[in-house]
Formats: sequence, structure tokens, C-alpha cells
Amino acid sequence: MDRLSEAEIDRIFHALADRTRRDILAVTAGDGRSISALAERYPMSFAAVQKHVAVLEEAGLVTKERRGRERLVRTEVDPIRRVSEVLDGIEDLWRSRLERIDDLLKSER
Amino acid sequence: MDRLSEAEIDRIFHALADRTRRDILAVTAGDGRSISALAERYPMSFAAVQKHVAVLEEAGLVTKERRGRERLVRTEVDPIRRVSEVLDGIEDLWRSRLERIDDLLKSER
DNA sequence: CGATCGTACAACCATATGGTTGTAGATCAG
DNA sequence: CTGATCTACAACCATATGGTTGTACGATCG
Repeated sequence: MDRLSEAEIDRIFHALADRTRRDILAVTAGDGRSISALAERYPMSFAAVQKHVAVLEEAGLVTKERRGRERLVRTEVDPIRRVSEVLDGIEDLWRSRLERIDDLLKSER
Repeated sequence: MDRLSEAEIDRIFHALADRTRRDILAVTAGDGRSISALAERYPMSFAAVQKHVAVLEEAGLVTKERRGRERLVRTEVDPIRRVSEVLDGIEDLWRSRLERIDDLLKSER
């Protein structure tokens, strides 16, 4: 798979910037759950939970699989792994710039 | 240092959910830059960039250091590393649940 | 000193976000 | 078939967000 676009990264981080959505990810990691089963966990309406799931789905962080009249929500771990690499990238930049500055200081001695 | 609170994680992911702010992090990783130097990079007003820096600062992702009449913005890499661990946590959950399901299937044979 | 530069901050605006309620379509149980 | 359950989706509302312009203030330059 190719790299995430900036727009995809926008959506993923935005999806992660909410406790309820992070909890949904944690709960549906590994085994799926129906939306109504999820809705019981949170102090908000079914429709609100449905919206959170939609945000996660548009970010590619979960998929919905039909099972009878239910829809099983399940975490997709791949994009999570790939966004983790975005953070690693910033960290790498930081490290390499520090190194460069360190070299500059050394060469001035 | 202790673990990040959910509110802190909210702020950090929200701060990361914007291209301009991610770019500021990348640019100011390692060596600092003044806000006006940053503002030249983006097609928006100085005040808008100032607000983005404020969001990053409240999330603890950058610090501002006074130098003369300038304020140097610099990336703090530690919280970035710690939020990366939040993602790892979800991935671990996913993996362990899959394992558990796998075990169930095996024991039913 | 006065002018300029870099910053801070308030006020304002359009749109996005996160919640609500209500309605309607599928699917399952009896 | 009838009723209950699960989901989808629209309409609505309050607040947050990301942008703008304008004003003010400390630091630097000439």
C-alpha cells in the first residue's frame, strides 16, 4: 500500500482526537461489535455513537461488516500502524537536526 | 514522567490533525524558529500562524523561548513519543484479542 | 527620540463538530 | 402478518475551530 496522503492523515488524527472514538477502537480491536452494543457503553444517544463510528470509518480506522440486521464494527490496525510512522518521522527529523547542530558546534572548536 | 491523561491525548491528537501544525512541528524539530519566520511559509496571516502555535503549545508539543523581541518555537519530542505509545497500545490489544480468538478456535477442534 | 519589527490579544465571521430528536427501512421473533 | 430490534439518515442546535482585521506594547535600529 502507498503512503497516506495529508488529507488521510488529517482524518485519522481528527478521528483519534476524541475519547469515545479511541475507546471504540480499543473495544473493537480484534473482535467486532454491533453499534447498539457499543452505544450501551457511552452516555449518549445511539445516533451519536453512529456518528462516531462514521468518523472512524471515513478515516479508515474501522470497517463495518453486515451480520443479519446488525453491523459489526471492527478496528483496522494497518492505518494505525502507518500513522504511527508519521510520528516517527517527526522524531527522526528532530534527532537528525540535533545531530547536525552538534556537528556544527564540534567543527567550531 | 507519568502517563498522559485522556484530556492531554485529546489535545495532542487534535493538534496533530492539521497540516499546517504538523509542518510547524517538522520545521521546528531540532532547531527553533521565530513565529514570523514560520508565518512566511504559509498562505495565511501572522495571527493565524500564531494561533496554530498556541494550539501546539497547549498540547505541549512545542515550547516558546524568548530571544530578544522574537519568540523561538521549538518542537518537544517527548509527548510525540508518548502519544505514539497510545497507538501501540491499540495495536497490542488487537494482536492479543486475535490471539485469544485463535486459541478459542484451536480448543474447539 | 521616533520608526519599525515581532509579538500578543481581542473582536468578529463562516463553517465544522458533537450532540439531540424524529422518521423510515430491514431483519428477526412469535 | 405483527411487533420489536438494529440501523440509516435528516433536521436542528450550541459550541468549537480556523480564519480574518485591528489595536497595543516591548525590543531594536538609526
